[in-house]
Amino acid sequence: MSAEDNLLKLVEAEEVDDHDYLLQEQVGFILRKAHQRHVSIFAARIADLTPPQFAALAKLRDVGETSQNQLGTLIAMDAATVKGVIDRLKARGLVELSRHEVDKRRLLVNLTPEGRDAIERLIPLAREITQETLAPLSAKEIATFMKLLAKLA
Amino acid sequence: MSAEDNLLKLVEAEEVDDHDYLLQEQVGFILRKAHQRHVSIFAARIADLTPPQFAALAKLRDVGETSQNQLGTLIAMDAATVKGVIDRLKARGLVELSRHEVDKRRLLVNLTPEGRDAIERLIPLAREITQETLAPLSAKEIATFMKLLAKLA
DNA sequence: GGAAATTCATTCGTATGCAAATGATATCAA
DNA sequence: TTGATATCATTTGCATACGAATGAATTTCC
Repeated sequence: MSAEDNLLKLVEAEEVDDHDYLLQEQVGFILRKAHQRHVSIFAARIADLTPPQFAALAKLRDVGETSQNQLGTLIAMDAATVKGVIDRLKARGLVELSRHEVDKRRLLVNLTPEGRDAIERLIPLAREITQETLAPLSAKEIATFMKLLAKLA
Repeated sequence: MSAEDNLLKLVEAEEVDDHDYLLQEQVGFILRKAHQRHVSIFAARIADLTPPQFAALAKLRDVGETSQNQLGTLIAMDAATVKGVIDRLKARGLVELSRHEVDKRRLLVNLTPEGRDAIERLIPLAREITQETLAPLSAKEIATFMKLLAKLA
């Protein structure tokens, strides 16, 4: 019985023998491995920045100055995580921080000129990373996969 | 410039303006979000074990006693990561460790009776986690998605 | 206006995840 | 047989990732 058959059986009958539970067929396990592979491809092409750090710079390039919390929402990081990422980018001079004049709770984050240079320089590499990650799929499969993956995320 | 113009340009010239780089459309970013969502669903159903810990127990159930390194290979964890996971499972009495009699480098890992009870009890919940993670997709979409995801992982 | 609730940010603790260095053991090859 | 290699495990350091608790500032609502 194939993995797809098991999945169909699971969905349709909502019952299978416990002996049929195979870790390597579970979506969570495969998602984790696919993510690991992507991170590895990313690191091979962009050694001096992590994917979350790149995401922060790329999003700041899109939206301009924003609060740390808002940035976290945009790149799907909770407050504690985004703080660490921004701290490290600040330490490297790629972003600068300032207080919101009206709402003194907010910490505004913006690209420095060095940060803008960096993200502009890295975007072509990021395109290659996306391509290499998707390389096992045909163009048609890529379109299908991205549509379905977006539904899950 | 319209979206169709961009598409034409992309297809014909294989070159796009850097302004067209959108983080939220990149496979790595969406993979990370899909994985986050799965972990969140997992945590809601299985509060006392993480996905990597569950993976270790589930794989030990499949293959029986193995070395720590071999287990790491089977569940896609490097040696440093698997050590931490096994240490925590050992501290909770779910696995037991012993030295390989012949090859004294190897650290054998096995389920304790408590560990076996735990994984048997959790597998039905794990099925529900898989179902809930895939719930946004139809049965046919699930089959397609799993096939393509496996190619990427 | 003022108390309650909300929002923004920080800190702490725990758990992956991986690169690199190290030590112990085992295997290979001259 | 022994010296070079390879394998297994551990440790350290760094970087996410998130729950929970805390404090400061703002907004809501009576």
